[in-house]
Amino acid sequence: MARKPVQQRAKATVDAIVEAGFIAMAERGPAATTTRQIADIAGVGVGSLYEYFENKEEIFRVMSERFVADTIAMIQPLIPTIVRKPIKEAVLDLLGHFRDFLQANNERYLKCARYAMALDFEQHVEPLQKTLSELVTQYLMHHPETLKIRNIPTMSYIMINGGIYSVVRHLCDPAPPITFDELAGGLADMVSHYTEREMALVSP
Amino acid sequence: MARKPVQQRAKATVDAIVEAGFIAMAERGPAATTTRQIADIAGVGVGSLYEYFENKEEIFRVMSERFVADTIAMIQPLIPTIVRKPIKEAVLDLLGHFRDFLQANNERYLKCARYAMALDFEQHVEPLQKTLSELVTQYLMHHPETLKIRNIPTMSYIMINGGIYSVVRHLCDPAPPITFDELAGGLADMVSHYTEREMALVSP
DNA sequence: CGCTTGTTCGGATTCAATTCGGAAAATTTA
DNA sequence: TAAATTTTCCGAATTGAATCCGAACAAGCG
Repeated sequence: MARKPVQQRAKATVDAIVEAGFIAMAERGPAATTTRQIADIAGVGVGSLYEYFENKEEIFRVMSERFVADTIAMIQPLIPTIVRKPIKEAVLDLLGHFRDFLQANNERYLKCARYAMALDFEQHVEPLQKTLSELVTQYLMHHPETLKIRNIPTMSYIMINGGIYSVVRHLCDPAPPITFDELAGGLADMVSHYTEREMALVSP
Repeated sequence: MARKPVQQRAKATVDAIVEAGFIAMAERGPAATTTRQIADIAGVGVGSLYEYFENKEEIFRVMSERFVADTIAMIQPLIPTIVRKPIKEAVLDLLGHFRDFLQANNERYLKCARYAMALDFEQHVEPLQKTLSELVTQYLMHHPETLKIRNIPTMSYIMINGGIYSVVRHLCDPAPPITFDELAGGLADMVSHYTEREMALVSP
């Protein structure tokens, strides 16, 4: 950000610009959105964009940050109830909320997720990964019998990355080969079967 | 492609342009490569780019297509040996080859994969998904006992998408939280545990 | 060799991103 | 409240990359 907004008025324009960025991106995709469009939607002169953002990229960056922050804010309050559920139900619950979240507001965040994964994807989603890792940790602590499972960090990595990607990919696909419920059920089975098999192996 | 090359000379230019695209993209990433750079590396005038490509995007599109075609060409000959191996070995084998392939030529294809997944990812990688689905089908036919597993299409979808993404993501990450071998082993365990557990459930 | 068709090129054009300097609004100071 | 100062806003001008275009050059062909 080139300059910090100090007056209330300026904070409002910054918000309007970011909001306009979401609208423009949802309409035409990130590649096709121009600074002029964003400015017009925001009801602001083009020059104003550069008062608070270094360049167009930074607008997208802030949008991604807001998206990740909102995702975390969506997940955090779910944690206490999720960690008390059986594994399969827990996964289904989380995925259902995630889908609803991505599809809200004309799929605003779904489009954002698609873009966020494209460039510098490690930078932006890292806090989200951390939150999900914490969710896994808390889950394990509420189910002590699962602590015997080997390779927990590896499995977290796979399920978090693979899960997020599969879901985003599926929701973006206009003609997916399977339904969302099948996908969610499959991911839940994948996790539950893995844990069951691991526990059987470790303590026969 | 605006026009088809008919003479040998023209085919060579098209090849040089695509090749230059790979080199430029590997050097600076897709966003930072300009038409001028591609033309210079190819030893060709800027105008020549537009004889055979509608625009810069199309150069990237052709690159993605070549990448996917090469990936398939890499996997096809592996199928006969892979389908005869135990599941865990089979997955490890496939992932090892995939990693080597992505990292060859100064990670040319790894960078390409990252880009291919960004825009229109369903279009480009679809043939690859089909090939991998066939691999799964053939594998199942060589191991008739696994045919009892439920939700095979769903599980293919998850493992193919989640697996490709996890691997690409991991290889792009300069400081990954786990090693590649851990990731590969984890994916192999995920698949094998799932099949084992499913088979135990279906025929106890 | 003339003729036609295919190919190459780089300057000219177009269009979006970014800059900049001054006007308007808000805030502070006296 | 009025002047001074700071903050905000703007849109015409600049910049640079993408794309177009028509002349010049090569290849095939009778």
